[in-house]
Amino acid sequence: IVTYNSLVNGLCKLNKLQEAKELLDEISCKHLVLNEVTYSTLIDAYCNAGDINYALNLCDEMIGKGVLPNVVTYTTLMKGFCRIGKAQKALDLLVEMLKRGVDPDHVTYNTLIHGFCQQGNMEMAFELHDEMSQIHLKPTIVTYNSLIYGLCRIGRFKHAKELIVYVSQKGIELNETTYDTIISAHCNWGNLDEVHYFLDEMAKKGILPTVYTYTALMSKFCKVGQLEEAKEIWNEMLENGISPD
RNA sequence: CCCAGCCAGGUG
Repeated sequence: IVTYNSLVNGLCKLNKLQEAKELLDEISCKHLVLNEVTYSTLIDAYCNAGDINYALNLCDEMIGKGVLPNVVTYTTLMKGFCRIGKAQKALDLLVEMLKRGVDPDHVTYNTLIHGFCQQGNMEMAFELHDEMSQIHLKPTIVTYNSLIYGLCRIGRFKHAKELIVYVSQKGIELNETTYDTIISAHCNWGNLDEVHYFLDEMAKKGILPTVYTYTALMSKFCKVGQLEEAKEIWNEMLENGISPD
């Protein structure tokens, strides 16, 4: 079944859901039993395809067959709800999983926090962050990247910057996503000084933006007619030994 | 440590 799970996952990732379904029949013919990994894989695929209802049906189906949803299954469903802007529904699932005796992990919380950040509900996002600490799940850089993203989206740059300092002081390494998040946001809001400030900070830490990041920056500058800024980014990219694609 | 789940971004 492990081998089949890999195949199912491969088909799902290629959006070949129909072929994945056919593979399920083949599995049944061989008298192998779908397990929670198979179901979680399928649930993720249908959520990504925008069919959360079918995903929920699959969840009921597995329960009916005595295959219990685990932390990954629930987290996957939560991600599905968050994707369509229903973070509150995702939060309801947290209650349900606890009722069923399944413990959330750091990915579960990161998923929920990201969902609320997307909706601009930073109060709830930070509340969940506090809650995860209380139950001894350590927030990771992914957690903080989501929070920083949420703050930037609503223009709370000062708070975002303070959070970055706080994260560094906790000994958590900032990564490329952290910088990309805050740099892109400042760029969108036209805060050029901050764009350069964080590009410098990034360089100091030895983290190089990718050609993708540079292109995003140049594109935005070009769109608002800041051609000289775009040119500056271009030069900076070449100086850092990054080749245009 | 094994098959599934979490963060940002471009050439509309």
